[in-house]
Amino acid sequence: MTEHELAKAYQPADFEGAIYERWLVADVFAPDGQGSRADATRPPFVIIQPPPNITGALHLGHALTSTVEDLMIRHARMSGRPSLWLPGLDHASIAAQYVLDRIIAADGQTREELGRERYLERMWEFINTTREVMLGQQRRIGASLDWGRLRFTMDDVSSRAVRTAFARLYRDGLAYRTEALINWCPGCRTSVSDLEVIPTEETGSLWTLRYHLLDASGTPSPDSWISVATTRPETILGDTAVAVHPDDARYTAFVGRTVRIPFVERDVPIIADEAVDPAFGTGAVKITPAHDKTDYETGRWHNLPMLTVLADDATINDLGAGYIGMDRYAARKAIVQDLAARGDLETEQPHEMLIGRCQRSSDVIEPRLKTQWFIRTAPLAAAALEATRSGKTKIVPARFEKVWEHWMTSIHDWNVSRQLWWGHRIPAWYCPDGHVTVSELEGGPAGCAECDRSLAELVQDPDIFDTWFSSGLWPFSTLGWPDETDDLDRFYPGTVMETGYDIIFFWVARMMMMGIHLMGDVPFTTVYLHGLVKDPYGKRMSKTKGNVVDPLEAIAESGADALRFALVHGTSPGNDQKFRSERLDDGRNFANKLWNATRFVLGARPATIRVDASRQSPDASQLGPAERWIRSRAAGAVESVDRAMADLQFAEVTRTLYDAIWSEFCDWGLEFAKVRLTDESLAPETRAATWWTLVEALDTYLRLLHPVMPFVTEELWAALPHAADDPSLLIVADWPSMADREPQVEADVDTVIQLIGALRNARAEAGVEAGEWLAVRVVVPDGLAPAFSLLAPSVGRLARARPLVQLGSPDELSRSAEAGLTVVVGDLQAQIELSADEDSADRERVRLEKDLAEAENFLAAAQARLGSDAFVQRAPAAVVAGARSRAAELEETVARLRDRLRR
RNA sequence: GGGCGGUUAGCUCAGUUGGUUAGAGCACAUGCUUGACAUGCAUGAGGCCACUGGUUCGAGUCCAGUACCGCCCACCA
Repeated sequence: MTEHELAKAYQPADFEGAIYERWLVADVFAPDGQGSRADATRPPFVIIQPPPNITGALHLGHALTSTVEDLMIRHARMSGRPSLWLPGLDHASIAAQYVLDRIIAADGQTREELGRERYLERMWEFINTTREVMLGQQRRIGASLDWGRLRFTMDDVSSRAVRTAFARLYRDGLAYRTEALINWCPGCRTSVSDLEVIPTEETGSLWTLRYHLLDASGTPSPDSWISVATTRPETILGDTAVAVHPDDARYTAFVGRTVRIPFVERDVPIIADEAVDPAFGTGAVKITPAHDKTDYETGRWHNLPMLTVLADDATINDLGAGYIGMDRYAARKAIVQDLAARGDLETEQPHEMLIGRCQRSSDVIEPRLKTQWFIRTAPLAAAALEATRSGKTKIVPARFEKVWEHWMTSIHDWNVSRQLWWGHRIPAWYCPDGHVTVSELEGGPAGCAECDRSLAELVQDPDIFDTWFSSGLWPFSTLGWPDETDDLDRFYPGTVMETGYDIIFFWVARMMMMGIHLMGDVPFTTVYLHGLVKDPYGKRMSKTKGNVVDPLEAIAESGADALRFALVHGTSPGNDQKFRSERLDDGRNFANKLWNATRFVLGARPATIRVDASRQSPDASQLGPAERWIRSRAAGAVESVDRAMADLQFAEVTRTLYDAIWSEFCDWGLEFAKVRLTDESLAPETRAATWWTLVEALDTYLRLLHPVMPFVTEELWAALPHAADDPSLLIVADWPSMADREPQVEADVDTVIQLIGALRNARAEAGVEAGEWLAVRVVVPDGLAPAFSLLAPSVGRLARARPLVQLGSPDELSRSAEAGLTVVVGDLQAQIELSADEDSADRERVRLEKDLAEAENFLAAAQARLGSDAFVQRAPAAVVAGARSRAAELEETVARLRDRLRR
């Protein structure tokens, strides 16, 4: 880039796209790409990203994921580690079907009308249109993914991995097929896992109704009954018992007797079971083993018949007597009416309860019996627990380890069968004799595993896998598993798995369990969980609420760098953030600041340095205190950022850099430098050294900031002079290191900065015109004198002090100005000459008294602390020493101020 | 019913093993077309760090409890 181009104002839209193209062309994203300068002997840094769902657009959560992962991978890349961040997409079976169903519904079509084959063709067409949109959005935010490795959970390699994984689990006794109670979504027409059932608070009804006891003759007695409470009267049709608590005296005589279930006219026993809560309802509960989780357990324990009364579409099936074919809620209404008509409905009262709804369609989930495949999770979870307990895998932030522990210790077997079409078909075949054959072969097994029937006689399971089954294999299926590939050898286990805490069970847990079992090792050594991006009121963003922020719009408005900065700055790991547009402004303004600072530095190049000069280190012998301060502070920033990066404290990274670049480098470094760069009395090599100091600091800051704000830093870095061994792009430049800190120089310059601040403050409070130049006399302690002399021209300019006179002793000061403004910074004193009138003298007195009171308060506190024997004896020596020097400094200030006020 | 998180300036949030005077951005007030930047500069005002107790020489930070807000898990029909 030329100076001419940089002369323009900061406009991210002008260059962000072009910068991404340059990275692509340079092939720097792959761990061994041509542009990579990675040291192949170092352990690779591998990030596992949650592959976004192929449907729908990316939202701010994706943007956050991409940002955090990208900043980690960029840091690793610059640090010289071979770095792998593999892009991918998830086929998202149920979510994708839900979306496609709605699209085809708009054309008046249904899944059933299309049929499996045409529906799947339609799905492929659909995802071919969404795929590029999704990937384009990731690029727009700057994600430096290794695009050559793009993977999809439905591609051939993934399919083979799924079949192989399942076959392994089956052979290891960890996959089994059985009839069990599952969560049925009548809307999606499939079973869903426990995690996909969302408990929703709702006000329903609690009905109390009567089941009549059979008398000696075996007919229901009109006068004796047992009352039971239910929220789902339609399940009466499937009742096979009534249960009471064994210790419930009210019902002791009832146990063992028989009641008749109305409508279906079924006679069922009254049983005793500990699971019944005597305090709830009537203390007697109807048992519907096929449609309720608790009842199912009770039914199994007591060997009760399990009668399924609901069809797939949640209508009453042919066991439903007079209600056959009715929708579940129509049947409920009718049954309540009919009970009332019979005089068997005692009460109906409103009831607060939790209803399980489908995460996808929001339909009320019905528990029901189905024959399906399950993964035996107990042994897998035990191994996953061992991995986190031993520290082999670390969870950040650590508090999620408790959540992890709890879930892993109370985990149920995982129902993986889905009655959907879009996904991986379960590779299980059934023979007419009831034998089961599981095969990882693409074309299926040769024949039945247990008898001599051929493949042609077998029927494959029509179901597909839960979409998370294939996602769970992601860390190794993407590296070529089950083949023993070089990639697996090199990049497994991954380094950091990064995602939102909301999918810790869905995805992280499954990857851990599958990885450990199938690979024999954890899939990643660190789990980094970020929080959720909420709207400004703390609500979850959702399309239905209409409160979503489109990342692309934010980028168009403020630039990708601003969005990235906004998503990271001021946040902390695992904590949610409220997102408002003001945060984007912060990021954009910061980028703008950096842009203009660079513009200034380039424009301030001394004439003795050629425009195309290659990068030089500043000549150490020519450096003044300001230059040494700039270098030391930059070195300090490197230290801080390194520490924060190592701790995965990314907000600390942005905070450090924001302060260092804005409040130190720009506010003071550049301001000091302006004076030296234009001081014709200085030797050309001195001015050159100042300029090279600025270039060095800027170069360092651009490198440090690059992982967070890659576009603007890349653009600006291109405009700086470069060393011969610099690569052509910042993205693969070396992570910076800086020479040692200089604490004494930092302290000296900081004191001078404080003095300038105090002078400005005094002027402002005295109502001095901002542009007015006033004479200032200073008394500088001996230790500071050499540095101060060199900085004096800058002090003069920044504090509008002219002339600025250094006095030999405080005595000169006191005599020389009666009505001036006095400023005291420790043992540094200054006096601003100001023509006196009575008002201003009073104002000055008030100001000094205020300063004095403040100093006295602090001094009193410090002395009180030092006066305590307990403190002096028990506190660490360094703390006591610090308090002493602090008190001494305050004493000095107080004495000076008192002295001044006496006059 | 269990568990976790939050509570710090008007708003949004930092505050890393307890240690000088608790910080930032935005908003606010006042003044600035100072030759990088008004997406800016300078100065300022604004906090019983939710509450109660404890440990300690010393607590925003550690412990116990309370209150409110949010989230996760859970088979009261």
